[in-house]
Amino acid sequence: MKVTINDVAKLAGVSMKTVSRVINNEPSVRKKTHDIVMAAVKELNYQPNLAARNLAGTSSYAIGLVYDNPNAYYVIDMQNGVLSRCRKEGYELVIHPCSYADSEMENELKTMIQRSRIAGLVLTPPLSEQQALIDELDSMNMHYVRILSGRGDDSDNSPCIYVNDYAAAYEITQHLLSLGHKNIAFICGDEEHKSTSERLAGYQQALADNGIKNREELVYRGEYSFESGVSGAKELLKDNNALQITAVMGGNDEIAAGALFAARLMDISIPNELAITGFEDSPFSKQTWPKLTTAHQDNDIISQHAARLLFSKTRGARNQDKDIQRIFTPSLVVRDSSQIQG
Amino acid sequence: MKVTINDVAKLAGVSMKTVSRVINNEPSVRKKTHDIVMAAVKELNYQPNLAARNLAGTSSYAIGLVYDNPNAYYVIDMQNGVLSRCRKEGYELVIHPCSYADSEMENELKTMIQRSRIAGLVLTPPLSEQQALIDELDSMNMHYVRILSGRGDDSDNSPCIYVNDYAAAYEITQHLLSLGHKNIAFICGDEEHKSTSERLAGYQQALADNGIKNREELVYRGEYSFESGVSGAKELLKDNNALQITAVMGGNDEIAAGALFAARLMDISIPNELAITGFEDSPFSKQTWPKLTTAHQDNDIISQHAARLLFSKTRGARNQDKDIQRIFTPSLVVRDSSQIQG
DNA sequence: TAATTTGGCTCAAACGATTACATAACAAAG
DNA sequence: CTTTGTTATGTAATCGTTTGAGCCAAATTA
Repeated sequence: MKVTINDVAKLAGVSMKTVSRVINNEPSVRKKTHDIVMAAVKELNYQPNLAARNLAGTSSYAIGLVYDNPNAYYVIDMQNGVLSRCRKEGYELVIHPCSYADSEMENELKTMIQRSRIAGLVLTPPLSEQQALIDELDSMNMHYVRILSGRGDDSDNSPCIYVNDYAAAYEITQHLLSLGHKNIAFICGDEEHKSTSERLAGYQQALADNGIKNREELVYRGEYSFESGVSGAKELLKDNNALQITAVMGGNDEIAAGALFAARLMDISIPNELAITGFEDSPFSKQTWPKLTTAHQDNDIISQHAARLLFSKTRGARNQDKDIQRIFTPSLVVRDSSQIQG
Repeated sequence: MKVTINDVAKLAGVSMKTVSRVINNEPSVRKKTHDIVMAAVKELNYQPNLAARNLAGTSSYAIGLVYDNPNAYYVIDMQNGVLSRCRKEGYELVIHPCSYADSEMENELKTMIQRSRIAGLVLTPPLSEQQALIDELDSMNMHYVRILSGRGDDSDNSPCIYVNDYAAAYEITQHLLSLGHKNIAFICGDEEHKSTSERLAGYQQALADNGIKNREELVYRGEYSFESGVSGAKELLKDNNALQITAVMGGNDEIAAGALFAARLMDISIPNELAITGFEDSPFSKQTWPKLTTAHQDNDIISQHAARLLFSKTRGARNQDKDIQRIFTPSLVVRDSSQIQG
């Protein structure tokens, strides 16, 4: 029933150590021996026992994905991306949702690391932005890769995947400006998230570059939720004679969907009277009425890259320094909520 | 740094086997000894090494969650529910998304089971409905708990959590009938999913019980997707002079959202001219315009229950027979898409 | 009281891999 | 034809738990 390394060794007529070498792609194995062993592996359908490897080896065969994100689509994309690389490399994935508001969070994480002998961690925002957590991991000498909002940081030599929200927000704003909008409002997400300040900064810079004054009254500070989009839009548009807003940028798609909802409540026609844009290109941004103009972010690829980076840190020590940081820039997707489509 | 069972044993002044007994709640440990050991565990912050337990023990400390479901919200709910129980019981969760259309699926699953020495599996629809897979697992003597659509099955003594889609669909239909609707259309989800036939049957029975003839032309066979909802509604409503449809039931919320979209395209006012209902109560059903009437299904609780059931099968053999099956019935949530709210 | 069961605990052998160390084979070089 | 240095392979200890056999004393039975 269960095949062990010894069974393979016996069938191949070598020692189990040699099988181990072949399995782990270690050098110093003759081509011929390698082939014989692989044939035996295949014949017996041998699967190395993870528990045994973890126990015996110095580095384990499991990595963790840590997140505190209410967006199910985002989480699933991250999981799938990381998981697909894990399968390729023979790793196991331990998912670890947690609440970063929870004081027990760090302890829970430590417990998890200890129990599962995690080889490394993929950290997603907003956890990836918490310096206290990073310091903690550093002091434990724990490998990790962070996914975070930003434009790169030369002073930081830890492995990071940056999502250039700044540039994406700049592009969206530019898009609206090119359509003739002058008074563009912005509904922010959670203040603590780095993406919020990055997106806001991109918006502000685009305005500035086009000689348009930033007006604080056009910025609503909310959080990344549908409800926040509703109340933000209501607040901004309730007396629009004064502000003359013709476009609202949502901090993410949920906010934009909320704004859409509010506009409907207030009988404002989209995009004729008001343009609305989102961020992230969640699946439902194609399901709203009208469909949302947004910035597409390739979470699947981002997370795959994160996992790859982590593995390179974990195992072989080659070319670690190179390619340690990478920046992905979400790309503008124009749909119906900003302009009537041809 | 890393605390082992031996450290605990030394501190407590007992053998490591005794510590093991305490940890695993085995009998034959004096209360006093138990307390001493637990104190030592606490003092050292001892965490049993999962790899070692898995390796040494007969049953491992990991269960798998297998799913093939495009609905991110559903998957996340399932994960969180199962995970919360896993944490309580000290188990690890291995998530296994897969495609049931994929011919390699069964092999991949087997590989996963073998590699991780999984103690049991939680199967979600539509995988839980595949007899071939079940037979395979049975022949491997693998523990599993299925979550599936249905009303219970006395002839089946395998552990199942049923979701009574039939009753929920019946209730939704009744709701529409009580509002005076006579010509109620139904847009089905994927034909292969049991939930599709269950929901359809509930709808049909409610009609029959109210003396209304089932008309096949009011039933659209689609799949569980937004696009299907759009095309289904278009098809059903394109020449509504003949059919006189006043209500459309979507097989799930995505279909309903699609129907909403189509209605908008066709300039049909919801709920005034047409009522629309969904199923599952996904988060976005509160974010559509108008908000969707739907059936709420408590996935978090369902998945927790599934995990609990699995654990009871895996470890202690007490009261296994009792409570092996359980039925959850989704409950009607009336929102704006079926009637104007007071 | 002697004989037997039982509770409470210890000891050593797995579990299935990796790791460090030791050895064998086979060149090329002296 | 030995020496030296690689390259290829094998051996034994180890990882941290569980498991099963076995021991001792207390409790029960005859």
